[in-house]
Amino acid sequence: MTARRTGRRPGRPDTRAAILAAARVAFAERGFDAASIRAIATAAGVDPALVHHYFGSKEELFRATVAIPIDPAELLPAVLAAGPDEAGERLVRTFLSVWDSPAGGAAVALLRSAVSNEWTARLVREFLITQVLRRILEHLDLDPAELPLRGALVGSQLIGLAMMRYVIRLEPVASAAPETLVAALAPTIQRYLTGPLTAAPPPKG
Amino acid sequence: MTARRTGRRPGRPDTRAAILAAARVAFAERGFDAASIRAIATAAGVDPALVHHYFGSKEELFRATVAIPIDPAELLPAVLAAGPDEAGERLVRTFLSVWDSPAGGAAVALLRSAVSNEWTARLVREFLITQVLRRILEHLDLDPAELPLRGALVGSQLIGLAMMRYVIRLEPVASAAPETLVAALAPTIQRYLTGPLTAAPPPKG
DNA sequence: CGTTGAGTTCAACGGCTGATGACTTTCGGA
DNA sequence: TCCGAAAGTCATCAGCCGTTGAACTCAACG
Repeated sequence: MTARRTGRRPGRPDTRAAILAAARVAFAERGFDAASIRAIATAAGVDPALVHHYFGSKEELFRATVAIPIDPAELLPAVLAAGPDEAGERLVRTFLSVWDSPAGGAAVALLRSAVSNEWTARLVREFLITQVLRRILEHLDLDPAELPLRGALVGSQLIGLAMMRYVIRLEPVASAAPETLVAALAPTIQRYLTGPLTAAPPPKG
Repeated sequence: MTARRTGRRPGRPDTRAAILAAARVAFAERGFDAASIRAIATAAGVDPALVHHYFGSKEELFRATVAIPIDPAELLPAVLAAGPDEAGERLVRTFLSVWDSPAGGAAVALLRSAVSNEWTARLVREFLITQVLRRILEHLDLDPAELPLRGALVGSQLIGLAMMRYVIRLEPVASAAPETLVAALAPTIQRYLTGPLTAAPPPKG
């Protein structure tokens, strides 16, 4: 162990995966700019140059870290299939289950990085527009003129939830049970999707 | 202009204000970590060492930049005074008017920095808890057991709005008229403040 | 006049960053 | 068995960072 040997190590071909895992943690905890290749390499038990050997640059490493795990093309149809009336609740539930899962680390990394890094913000923007909002348009039968606003409103509430729960970590949202949040947020999302946007909620009498 | 002279300049004692203005812009655009003292000094037309001369350290400069302009103790009473039924609409309207004003730059700086910097996040958390949520508790007559959750929900929607409008800048929220957003968000905030949290919105039939 | 002190500049420190290129070792296949 | 490529290491580059301390200039005061 203490005898360092230079050159190729005998067995392990899973180094690349180790680097990716360490990168996911680092980017999620510190964001793109603050996370350093050197720290990632140390966490993975690896020489910093090896990171470049596998991924070429920090930017490509970030893309590899973040691009893999979440595919709205798989998730959204199930969310929207049951019709517009349950879409709000299903959307919140799915959102939380994704972000609470290990793959959610990538999402946190993306969100953290988008805040202090312009090209990452652009990446998030395009992801939202082309992968999420467009799909909602396809599946729900909404007025196309209203769709951008509705989509952005849904996004604002969900991003706000993510900020509270995973970034700022303000209690009790940070540790609340998913069901609590679903119950609280679902009506909001539902109204942004299908309800009226220009007046107070439907009059009681 | 081109003739540089060393030593004390004759007239201008407003250098400190120039540094503060440049710092506000830089921190708002890039966040605490990414903004550099050197860049701030350059933007202010000043030597970097002068920044330390006036402010001591980057952290103190940030505090000076951010601590001044927004005082919830002034704003919140007017928002909440008219009673709980209009609080949602007034809160959104006041929130937007503050963030759209020049002073909003400080808020954007704080939000941007809170994401990649732990002590800034703690600063935001304590600000929210002691300056905002506590005041809401004083003015509205809510169940104290529910207040933390209600406050965090309100905060999640408002922070999400701020992220969409000022950080990620996703249209149409980024450029929407304040009234459009007030109309869309006020019912949400109102429900988080005074409505039911554990069920769907009031049944129509 | 001389002194003082604030305003300002300059050069430098140590440290961290992403990236490069040369080098060595091992493995897999011919 | 030999060879080429993959895996891994090391030293180093250039650049930016926050911060420091010494030096200089100039207005004000006595």
